[in-house]
Amino acid sequence: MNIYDISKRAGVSIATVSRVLNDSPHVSPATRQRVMAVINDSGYVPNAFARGLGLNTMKTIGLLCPDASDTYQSQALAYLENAFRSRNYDCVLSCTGKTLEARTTGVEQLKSRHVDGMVLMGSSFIENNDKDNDYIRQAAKSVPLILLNGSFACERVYCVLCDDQRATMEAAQHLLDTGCKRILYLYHSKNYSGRKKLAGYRAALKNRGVELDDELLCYFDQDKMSVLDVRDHLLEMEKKGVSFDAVLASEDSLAIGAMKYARAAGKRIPEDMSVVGYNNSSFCLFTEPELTSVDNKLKAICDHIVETMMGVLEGKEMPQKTVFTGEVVLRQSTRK
Amino acid sequence: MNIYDISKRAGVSIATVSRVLNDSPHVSPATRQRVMAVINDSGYVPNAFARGLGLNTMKTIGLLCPDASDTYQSQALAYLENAFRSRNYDCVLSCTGKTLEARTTGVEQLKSRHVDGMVLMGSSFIENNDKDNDYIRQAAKSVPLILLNGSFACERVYCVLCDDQRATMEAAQHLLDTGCKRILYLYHSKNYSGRKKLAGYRAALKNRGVELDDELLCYFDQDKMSVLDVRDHLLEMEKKGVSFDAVLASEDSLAIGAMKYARAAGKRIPEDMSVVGYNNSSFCLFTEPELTSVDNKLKAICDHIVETMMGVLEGKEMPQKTVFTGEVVLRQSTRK
DNA sequence: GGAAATGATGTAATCATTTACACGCTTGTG
DNA sequence: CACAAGCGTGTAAATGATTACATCATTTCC
Repeated sequence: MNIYDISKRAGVSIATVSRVLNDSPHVSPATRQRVMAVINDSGYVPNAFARGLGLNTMKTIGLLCPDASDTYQSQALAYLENAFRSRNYDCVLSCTGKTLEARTTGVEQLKSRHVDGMVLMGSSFIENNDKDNDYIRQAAKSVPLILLNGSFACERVYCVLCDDQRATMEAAQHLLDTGCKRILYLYHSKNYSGRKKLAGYRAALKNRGVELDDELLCYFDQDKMSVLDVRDHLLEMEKKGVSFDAVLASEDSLAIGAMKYARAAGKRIPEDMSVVGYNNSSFCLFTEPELTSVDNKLKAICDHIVETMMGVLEGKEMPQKTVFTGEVVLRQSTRK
Repeated sequence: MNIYDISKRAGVSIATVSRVLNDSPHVSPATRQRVMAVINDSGYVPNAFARGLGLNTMKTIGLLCPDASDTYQSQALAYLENAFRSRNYDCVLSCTGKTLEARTTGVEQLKSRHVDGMVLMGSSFIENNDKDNDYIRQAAKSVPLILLNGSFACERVYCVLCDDQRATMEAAQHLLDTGCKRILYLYHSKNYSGRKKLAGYRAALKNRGVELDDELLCYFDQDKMSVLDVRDHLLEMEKKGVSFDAVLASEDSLAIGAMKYARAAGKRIPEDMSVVGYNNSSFCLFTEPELTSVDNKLKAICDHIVETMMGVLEGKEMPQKTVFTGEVVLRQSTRK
């Protein structure tokens, strides 16, 4: 069942059927109705590949993320998918994992699929060694790219992000301003956004005249950052004699690990120790006490990404970089 | 840059280029090498739409889920996407929400995209009123469908699921066998899987000779089931004089709501009240005490879905329904 | 040495659309 | 009344691959 069958049944040419299908104004109402009737009762569905060939697009956006099961990324996926869908674009998912090689092939695959645009989630797509970013420059030549929470200057690459440095700084300052003296900083990423957050932590100390103690910087490897890993690591630190009265984490799950530690070590939150997370995930409400966390405006970022993509695809001039301001959401794990 | 350009540059016909691209054995090594060289230094990428038109497939699977931000569904998405990708299939995502209409159009859209197969996540895709399932029967005519945790008898519809009834029964029996007398049952779904779980709860009571008290069946509406909603609802029940010494939930987040309630009501877990969740989500470890939960073998289910899909696409005969057995993972929220 | 088999390559049909262009008919205008 | 404009429609040329079939050269076998 193809457009030719329909045209025969309706007694018109295939061009006319095509016009009806594409809502062209150059069809008389009577003809349109007749063709529509035939289409409806034949159950005909236009062939998407032929259409794609003719129009050179199948209205598809590629969504790349390291791990779709991660709370933050899956939230972003949901936002993006919905917004793109409402604009009649479908999304192809590519969960590439963390290795450079996998990301590169992920991007290549989507390119060979002729997607109209790509969204790269998380600054881990940008390598610290600039030479490794060639795959992005390469891809950007044939397709517009938007980075979620990443920063990269290149033609046809757009960036939408949260000012993680400022948000982290405010979180740390809030801890200092509520009487905390020694803030343990838990982080898990050394890429763009990870560096910005760390810089925010440092800036806060500087602003409040507190000296940085390197002992308080606590890095966790991607595959060694479960709540239990964190708990155990902090217990270890305590044993070693490192003292702290607050924890600031670059991600909520790390903060929850810190809360686990507090329970194990018999410390009360926030009386003996304050805790602040990052991302303001849904499970900030799961814990007891509820977790103070940084809302980094994911919804707004996603909405703006979709806007930007649509603009670019329509050939409009769009801002290369848009920055949103995060916000510390105060809950029970920090003092007043 | 198309196949014709390549053929000219390499001094061969387009058929030969196509053969090289498709790893056909009917090409001499010398020619293959020459063509590959041209392809590599021209940066040529075959046009996916033309290819799709010729082969009548773009190796794409449609993944439908109500909400990609849900922990369970995003976990499934990640498993499925990875397994399909490793078999050279891309996944198109469609988060349809909960209304029948949205699901119907979601399925239609993917059908019109000519996906090779579709995976429908969650039994909420199956309506209790059978007439509303016509959209599934319709879609199954043109594309193989696999239901994750759903059950539906229809040609070209395959089902892969966990025996939720049995798993729930075992969870409830464990509660009864460890001294609990009155188990509050929290649930949020009345579709297939929801009914099975409830039946499991009932069966457990029957097996242990405990009479069912309807007061202990506690339903939560989809948009009124946050941890705080649950906590408040249980506080309310306590005020009304409903007594219980255990909570069995049809989903982990409901169980966490019950733990919130325990904290608010000053009850100790598991001494005063046991709690069991369902899905064995990653955040079962986040809570204090850690949450006993039912592992419903999502990974195995997803792997089997992908196997089944591949078999079907290769024209093999595949089992219509495969059932896995869940397992109660004992942690600290239940007694020994 | 000639028939047959094999192997590499090219020719051209096919896939199902979109769309530029052409054509004829009606209507409006000077 | 002639001519232009516009509208509805059809014809046919793209779009860029795959692949059945034909062709030609080479080897194999009797």
